[in-house]
Amino acid sequence: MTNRDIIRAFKLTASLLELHAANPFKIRSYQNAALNLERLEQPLLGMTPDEVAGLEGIGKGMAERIARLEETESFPELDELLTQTPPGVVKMLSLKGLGPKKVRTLWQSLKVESEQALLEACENDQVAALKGFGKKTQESIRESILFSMRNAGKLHLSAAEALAEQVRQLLLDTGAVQRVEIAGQTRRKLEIVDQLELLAAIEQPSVLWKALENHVMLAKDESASGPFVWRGHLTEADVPVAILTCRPEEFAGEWLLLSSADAHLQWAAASGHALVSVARNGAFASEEAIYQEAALPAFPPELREGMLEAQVLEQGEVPRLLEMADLKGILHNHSTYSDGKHTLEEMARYCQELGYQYLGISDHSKTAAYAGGLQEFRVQQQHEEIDRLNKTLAPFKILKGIESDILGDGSLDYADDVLASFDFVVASVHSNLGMDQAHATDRLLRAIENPYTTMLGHPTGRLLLRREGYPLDFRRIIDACAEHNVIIEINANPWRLDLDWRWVPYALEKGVLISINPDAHEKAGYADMYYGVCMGRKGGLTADKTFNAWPLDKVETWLQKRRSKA
DNA sequence: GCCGTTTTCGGCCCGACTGTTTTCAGTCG
Repeated sequence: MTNRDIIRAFKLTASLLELHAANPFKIRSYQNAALNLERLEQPLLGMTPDEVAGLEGIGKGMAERIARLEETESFPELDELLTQTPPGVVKMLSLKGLGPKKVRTLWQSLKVESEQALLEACENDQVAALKGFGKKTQESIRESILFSMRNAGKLHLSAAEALAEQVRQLLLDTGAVQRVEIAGQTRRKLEIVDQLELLAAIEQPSVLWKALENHVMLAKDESASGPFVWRGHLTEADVPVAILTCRPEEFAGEWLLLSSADAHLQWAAASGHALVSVARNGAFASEEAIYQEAALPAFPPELREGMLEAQVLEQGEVPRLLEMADLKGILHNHSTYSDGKHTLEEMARYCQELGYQYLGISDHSKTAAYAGGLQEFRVQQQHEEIDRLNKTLAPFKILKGIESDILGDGSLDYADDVLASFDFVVASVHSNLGMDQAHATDRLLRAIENPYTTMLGHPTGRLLLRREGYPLDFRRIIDACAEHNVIIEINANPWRLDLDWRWVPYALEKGVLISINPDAHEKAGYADMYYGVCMGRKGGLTADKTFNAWPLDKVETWLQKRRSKA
């Protein structure tokens, strides 16, 4: 059990207690324990019972529950609550717009015990008739359920890569295959993956199938499988898996085909290149050799989406896409000044250790009270600490930033003189996420027009597989960023990956700079930049158009010039 | 249930917003 698992168990317990109308302060204590554990750096596993009980928000009782969680992955109160609650009702708790109180009403009054039953109740107008509910609430619940059903069994790229690698390892461990590689959506680095695909080079597939029988991780679907293909799902994650096989000499061709969107192959055919038949009918050492034979530039898997191919062909070669090694600094990060886990100094030193030249710290602004957003005097304190640290860390540098909330009317939540005290301002929406396209677009446009806005943070507010972002007129947003010289971030958190990569080409066309920002709330969060780089590559992003791939002096000059205009 | 004490019980993180109300509960970040 990791800290995260324990936090999840406490949050679930709090929700279930609320669902069962328990003492509100008992509920609060679970929430409070979870909240405090979120701020904890060191793993609970391995701490002594006394140390655990000494933590903020953790008393004797919570310490015992943590011990039970580590032993049995649960504890009696949670077990009891779960037996009293139908699984479908527990699932309802994670629907957007539904909290424990509303779920309780639905469960008690309408006797609905599954998402399906709730959906039917919405469609029969039963929900709107309940006290405290209405037409709008009913419609938003209906949409939430449909969203949840659409996304069942899908994975974030981060999870897909980890699981696909596990499957790859277990196939290698059988000793039956010569080579196994990840293919499909995972290899193309799509932000959401609905099937894991792997390709194995093997002369006798039946040997492999034999080795996979009764494997704990894989459940075979006999009717969908065949002599050369294994189909089924992961036992734990309920994700579809396809293991395809080919003869070793066919590997490059099959891998290419399996790692391309249909639109890519169709584009090749439509533009008069026999890519598919070349790949199918010949032994090649590599995918590059196949592209060459088909008289095409060697498209990396990220670009095989049927989107940028024509542009690449016109230019005659694939641009050198952004790589992790190109990044020189890390912007948009949080520290313990707001809701981060590590101190400013820890964040800075770790960033320096990783070999970066600069760190942009941008804690939450004062409106984000839930996240400990910075009042003006805290901004001042942080700037003084940054000045001190910069003296000892030089030539490494901490840039003074803020993640300023974009309020409902599009204004930022500090006075101009405070905004002027930062090296850079990331403007982001965190509240009032349900606006329609016209209002949401106007709101962002106003924030972009603010002369102190350096960078637009996670433009749509989406959480992949969890909630849709608000709708935006992206052309107008990107046009405005071009006009006002505002950078757009690709928020690299695998749950966000926002700006969507499909809009990167238009941003590049308009000359808008992109920044790959991890939105790190702890040191380990820097690693997420990898996913941001994946998204940038899918959109054809290169190092020269990536703000944080610029060296410190160039970044500082750019920021200073921009601020002097403000 | 936890905490901080005025050691034996009272107080507990917060502001905005939405949709429902007709003054506010529930949800969210």
